Amino acid sequence: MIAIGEASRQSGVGIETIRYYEREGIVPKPERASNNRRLYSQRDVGRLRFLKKCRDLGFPLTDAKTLLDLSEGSSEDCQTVKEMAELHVCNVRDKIKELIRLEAALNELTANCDSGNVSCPMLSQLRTTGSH
Amino acid sequence: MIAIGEASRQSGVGIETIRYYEREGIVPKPERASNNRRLYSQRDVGRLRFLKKCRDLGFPLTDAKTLLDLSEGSSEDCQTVKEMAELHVCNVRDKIKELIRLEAALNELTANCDSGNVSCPMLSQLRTTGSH
DNA sequence: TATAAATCCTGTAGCAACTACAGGATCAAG
DNA sequence: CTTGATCCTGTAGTTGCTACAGGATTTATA
Repeated sequence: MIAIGEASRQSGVGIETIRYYEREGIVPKPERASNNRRLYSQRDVGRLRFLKKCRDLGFPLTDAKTLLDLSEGSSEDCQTVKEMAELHVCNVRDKIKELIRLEAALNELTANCDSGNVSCPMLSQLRTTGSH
Repeated sequence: MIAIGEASRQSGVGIETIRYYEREGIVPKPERASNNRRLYSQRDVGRLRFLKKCRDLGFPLTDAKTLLDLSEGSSEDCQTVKEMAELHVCNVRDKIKELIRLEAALNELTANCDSGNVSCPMLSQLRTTGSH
């Protein structure tokens, strides 16, 4: 059994974040030593690592918890997992599209922007009354 | 001079958001009618529209304010505008890259995920001890 | 004219997912 | 025995809104 600092190091999840996950019921409350300090098992660390990977993949925390629960449950509902992941992939794809659109719009706006202009073409454009 | 609801309609910025911008000092405090209700001029509406466009382009609110101030200032610092926009474009591009990476990782994870599996390959992968 | 519905006001709290203290207790090393 | 590291609880801040609660006016309808 290890202290929270070591669990943080081994999992890559920050100390404050670990306590936050505990408060939010994302992970079970850990054991406590006689001095009231939290004690984590390797299984606890595994949970934190699992959550970290989910978050790194961009899953919302609630999804991460669901995946963790599925992972620990008796029957792994592969179908549910796949559905969640695919919905998430759709969101990611939408975000990508939106950002590409944004990038193009920004490039267009700054295209004629050069030092030496009396008035800035980008600001002019932003001031125009036309909506998107 | 128009009321806040009409200013919201004309600018596309929500009523609560307008009041929020006022609290945060993003836009100047508007005039008040004798009954204490806010009164907006067309110039005020113009400011709100400007802010809306900046936000739609993904600029952080502080950047939006800076751009608005530049737009209203005596000398339009085209160079500053361009630098802000280019920094923002860089951030957008980074986000796009990151999301594309994410999408690939998610697709890989779910590739072998099919109903009928005893254990879910994606969950197995998420449980492995290897770090990124 | 009475009343209902719309609009406005202030002030506060909630969202996501942390992060950063403050203020104190305890522990390990030299 | 003191210094510094680590831990504890509890609260507030971050970003950019959004959603009330509880009340005052205003406008439209019967």
